Amino acid sequence: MNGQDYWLPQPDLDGIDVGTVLQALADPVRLQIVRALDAAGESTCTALDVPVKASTVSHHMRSLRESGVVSTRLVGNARPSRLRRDDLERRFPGLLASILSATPPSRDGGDSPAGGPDPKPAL
Amino acid sequence: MNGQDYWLPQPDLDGIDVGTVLQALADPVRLQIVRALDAAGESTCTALDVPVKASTVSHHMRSLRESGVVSTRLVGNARPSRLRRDDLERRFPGLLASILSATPPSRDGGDSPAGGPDPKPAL
DNA sequence: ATACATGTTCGACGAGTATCGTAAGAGCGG
DNA sequence: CCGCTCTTACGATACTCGTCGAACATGTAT
Repeated sequence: MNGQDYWLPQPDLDGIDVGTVLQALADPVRLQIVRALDAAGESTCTALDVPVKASTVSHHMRSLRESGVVSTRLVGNARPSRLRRDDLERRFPGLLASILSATPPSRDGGDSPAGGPDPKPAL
Repeated sequence: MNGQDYWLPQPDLDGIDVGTVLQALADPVRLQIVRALDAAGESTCTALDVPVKASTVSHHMRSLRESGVVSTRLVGNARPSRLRRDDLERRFPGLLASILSATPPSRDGGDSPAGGPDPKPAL
């Protein structure tokens, strides 16, 4: 009814640290959550299709919020979250875009054998 | 000295995974190494000013190499490494730049995004 | 060749954290 | 009112990984 939204506490724009953001984005599940939020625009914990339990999703969402990656809105009983696109773009121009555009959701066999034989020392 | 360089094995351009790169960059020490390499252009393990032992630096350098962030050259007994700028820029345009330009080594407290003494990426 | 320097590898230890199950709080609908 | 759903908080467990010391390999200098 009214346009007034309540939000969960989140770091200020200048309080967003690149190291913290990288740590938040380093986890595969959290990165998957970020990609899902990018596609959906906004989503709640239970609506996300991730291979972990709801309590774990909530835990990850908290990490993402405290690191400054997402904003969480308080609407009734639900807590829909969304990416802080503008803030991240202002703080780290091009970072989120390059991450999201890279390797779109490909879930089939695609784990890079970092320890395996590397056939091409190019350059 | 000869013009022929030998390199340690490293992943192919298409084999670089954004998640793996983010994991590599998530560690504070590794991020510090990356910033040092950005400033120096090329450096060996012992020449880097990082608060960990040499064996740990070697360990981190291996992670960075296997994730596709750095290239390591074989010259005599030394192993100078450098950032794979071109490859990373081609694979994830804007990613490395946004990370490196954000919050330079804040050793003197606070971040000075502009007007730094020598933000000079030579190479 | 011997000695030294530079890097790497290995085993071990400890801190951090990802995951789960359960319980509790808060709003919505019957 | 009572139940149902969504979400978070807490405790417990297991695992990843960052760190170190020591040993080893390799190339350089004396």
